Amino acid sequence: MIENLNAKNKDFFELVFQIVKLIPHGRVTSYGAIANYLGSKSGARMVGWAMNVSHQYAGIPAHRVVNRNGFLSGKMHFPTSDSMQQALESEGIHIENDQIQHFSEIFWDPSKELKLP
DNA sequence: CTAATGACAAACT
DNA sequence: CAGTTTGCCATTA
Repeated sequence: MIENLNAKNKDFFELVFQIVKLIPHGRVTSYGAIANYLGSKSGARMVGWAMNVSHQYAGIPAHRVVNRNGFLSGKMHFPTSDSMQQALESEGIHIENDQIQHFSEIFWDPSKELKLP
């Protein structure tokens, strides 16, 4: 079903997807962190938009991507509201009131962890 | 082509 | 310090 996507957009998606796929088990990241790793050019909203289309791609752990507040802002876009939280808890991440606990501790910043030499 | 929207974030009041 | 406003960039109407 990938026909409306132009080459230029696909490149942006793959770049975001690669980062999301590289998120370690039990870790999470934010849209801004990914945008920052891309050079803060696209903007955090574009990362969220990439996640929106990620549903048509397999192997994209979009549940590991949340906003900077640690809230599961995108849970509503999952098949079920509990799908995202359940997936995160399955990795040992504690969630309460749709918010990730100890977000600062499990936060995975590609700009630092995945930092290029 | 202009206007509005969005799984966000930073700046301003 | 908390609430409000603007900026980002692409898609949709």
